[in-house]
Amino acid sequence: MKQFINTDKIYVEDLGKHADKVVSLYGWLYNKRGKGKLAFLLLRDGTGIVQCVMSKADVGEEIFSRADDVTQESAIKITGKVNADDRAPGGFEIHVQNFELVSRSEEYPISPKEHGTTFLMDHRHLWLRSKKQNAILRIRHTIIKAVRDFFDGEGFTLIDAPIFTPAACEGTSTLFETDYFEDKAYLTQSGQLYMEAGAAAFGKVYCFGPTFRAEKSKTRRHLTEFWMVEPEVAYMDLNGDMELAENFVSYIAKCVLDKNRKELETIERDTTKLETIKAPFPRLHYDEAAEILKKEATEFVYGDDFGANDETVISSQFDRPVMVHRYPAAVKAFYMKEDPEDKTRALGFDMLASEGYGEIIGGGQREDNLDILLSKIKAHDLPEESFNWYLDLRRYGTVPHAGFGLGIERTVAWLCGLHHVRETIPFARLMHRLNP
RNA sequence: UCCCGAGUAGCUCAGCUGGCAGAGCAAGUGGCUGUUAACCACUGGGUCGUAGGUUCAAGUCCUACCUCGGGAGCCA
Repeated sequence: MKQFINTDKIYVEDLGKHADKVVSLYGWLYNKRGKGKLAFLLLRDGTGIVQCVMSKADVGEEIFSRADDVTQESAIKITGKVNADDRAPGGFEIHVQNFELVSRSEEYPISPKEHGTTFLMDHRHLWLRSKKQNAILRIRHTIIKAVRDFFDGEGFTLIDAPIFTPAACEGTSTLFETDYFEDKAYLTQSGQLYMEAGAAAFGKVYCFGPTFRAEKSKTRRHLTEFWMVEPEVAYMDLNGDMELAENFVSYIAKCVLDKNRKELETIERDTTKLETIKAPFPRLHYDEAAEILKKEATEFVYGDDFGANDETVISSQFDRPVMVHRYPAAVKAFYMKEDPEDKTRALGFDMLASEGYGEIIGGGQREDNLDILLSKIKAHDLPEESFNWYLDLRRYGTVPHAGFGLGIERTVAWLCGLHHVRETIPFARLMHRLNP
């Protein structure tokens, strides 16, 4: 890569290529340990952390005291020889020849000891520098790239959905309202309806962007702003949809295992749990899932949607994600196609991640019949005029079509084995958090 | 919206039946040539969330409020 400021700069992740050579590293002081006339400086540059060993005998009094005085997270430049050494974390260490202070850090709020989550979230802009958060967001990067690579590789066209929308897509959830000149606009809670238009125009499409829910949810699985990928395919039914979903999720898991071994180790993820994420995934009819819940004696009431505990019980029966399909139509959205074999059922499915992580995908086949869709809009008490353009899709060459939405943060939390989704996005937006 | 829980040093927390405000880490000073969240010694650091009440005496008991955390519902 071209270096615009420093022609001699190399990165920690490339140290192996420079064994026994003298190099310059630019970064920040992660931590230091003094030992009298010997000092250990941990330099962090965003690609990794390397231990730099400096002895007073080698560098002299002036450089040594300059380095000895430096504070945590000060910006520093270190020049020295790259040595392989088993005692060094990472396998390589630098024998310091020169040390330069680029800028001194004030007292850094995040010490190497323990902190509470509130404090760390208040300092999220600095917390990103720590090892674990760095690893998580690198895995997020892999997942997002895998999402794009998968659909691009399958011949999908990226069609971006608008973020300002005129009304509720699904009616039920609370929307964030904003002024739009003389009018009101709402932040999108799903791009799906627009993807249905896209599917009729391009055959296979997906959108990937932020989504907003104004629900007052305070749980480890909820953000008010989260990222969702939503594919939609014309001439595809529920079975095709589930096959797409399981191949998609398997691909993502494989990419993370292929590219992020080091990061998974940093966050102490049990990777055997990831090795099993391979299509095909078990598929359960709603009634079969209900049967499991009956056997396990949960408080589940037949006909209802599954609660958080129900999802955990169902998914704990399997070593990989499970797809539950044909929910009662009454608990699902108006646009879901009804099962021609049982009109009380919707041709929708949820994918429940393993290890109790709950729903990561919701999707299904869409209602493609104009009259049935009209009656559902009426039955759900939705304003018909707002859906005129959507109904047009049923007037002008309607076809069976299906799609789904996958929540990125829940997927990251699951693959990383994290307790809470707030660490899976650089700057989380929660009910009680709008800063930093 | 509902149900729990918590607010004490910069951070993480302890503080018993009401009786002088504590520890570890961080910061500062000194020491140490192989440290792995280094270690050892010393130093500084407090409106106990806010308001009111009970009491000779409140961090501690009571009431209200504020803020935050966990969970439910809803969802991805």
